[in-house]
Amino acid sequence: MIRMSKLADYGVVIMATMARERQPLDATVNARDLSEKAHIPLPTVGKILKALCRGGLLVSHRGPRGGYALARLASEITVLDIISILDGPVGLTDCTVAPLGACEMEATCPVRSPWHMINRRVLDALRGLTLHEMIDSTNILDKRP
Amino acid sequence: MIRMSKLADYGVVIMATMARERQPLDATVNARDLSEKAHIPLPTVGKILKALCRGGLLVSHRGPRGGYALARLASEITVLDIISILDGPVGLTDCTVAPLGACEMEATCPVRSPWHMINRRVLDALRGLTLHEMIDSTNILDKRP
DNA sequence: TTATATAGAACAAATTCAGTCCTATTGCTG
DNA sequence: CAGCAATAGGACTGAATTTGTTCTATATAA
Ligand code: FES
Ligand code: FES
Repeated sequence: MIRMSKLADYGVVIMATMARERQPLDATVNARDLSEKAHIPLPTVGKILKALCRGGLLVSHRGPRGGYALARLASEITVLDIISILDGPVGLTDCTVAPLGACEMEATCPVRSPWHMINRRVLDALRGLTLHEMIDSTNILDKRP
Repeated sequence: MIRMSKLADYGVVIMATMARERQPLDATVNARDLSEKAHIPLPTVGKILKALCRGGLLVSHRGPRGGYALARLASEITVLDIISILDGPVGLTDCTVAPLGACEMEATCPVRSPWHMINRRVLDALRGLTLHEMIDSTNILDKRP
């Protein structure tokens, strides 16, 4: 089906929502509010936020008035960062992700090199979009060479 | 995990193998031979070949001395063709594939437009590689602007 | 000290995928 | 014409992955 997981999908929405809501800098947002704003069930939001926090994209603050905040500027966070944390290494085939030598056909494989090229393009596309660009509606996103 | 299915993965390998083996034009290759050459179990190869045939990428020939042959020139078959047939429409998120109006958040969704851009890049990468380029080893595939 | 919010792991249900098998149909060949 | 070889198509099973929930522990503000 060539989809990323729903967790990663939600993760991107959540991060975008956070970036957009962060009017006063260092303001923390709690899981409950995010759940409402993003229309995603609370337990799921919690799970995703924890993972993103562990991955270093968010910083957390416990206790009353606690919550989460972006760990870096929105312009320093890419879509690839988010997906990698929630879904593991990005790659269209197992062989492009597996360590060298893991596949026994490596020497004679007719598709290894082409896949690496395609994979790099996909990675570039994901790395090329930052959270900041994503929420900046004045930016014409649909321009292309 | 953001992988395509193994079926699609195998499908690309099989098509590449077919294109490479087709020394005498219109020679048909049967499933058994392909299974051996590509190191993929016979029943699975059969399943994939049937699907590719239904998808219009191969033509089949039944009976003794039967088999499969490419329906078009290798330069007219792209990786996207193969994957679309075996895995359905390519898209990283459900919303980029779903018909307009299927998602209730469409109007206010912060990530819809960015995803469409990324998706188009992925599609371009897959459409930009033909079977012919894939098996032409003299072609330096790793060149990039 | 108490209420609030996250940390982290464990868990059950649902979905998807991989791989196999079986029967029908087509066409060659003796 | 009979028999064999190969694909067509679908059904089926077991495994793996994913989803979404729940529970307990820990930190912190008031
Ligand atoms: S299938 Fe593993 S290297 Fe090509
Ligand atoms: S989540 Fe459906 S349009 Fe954005």
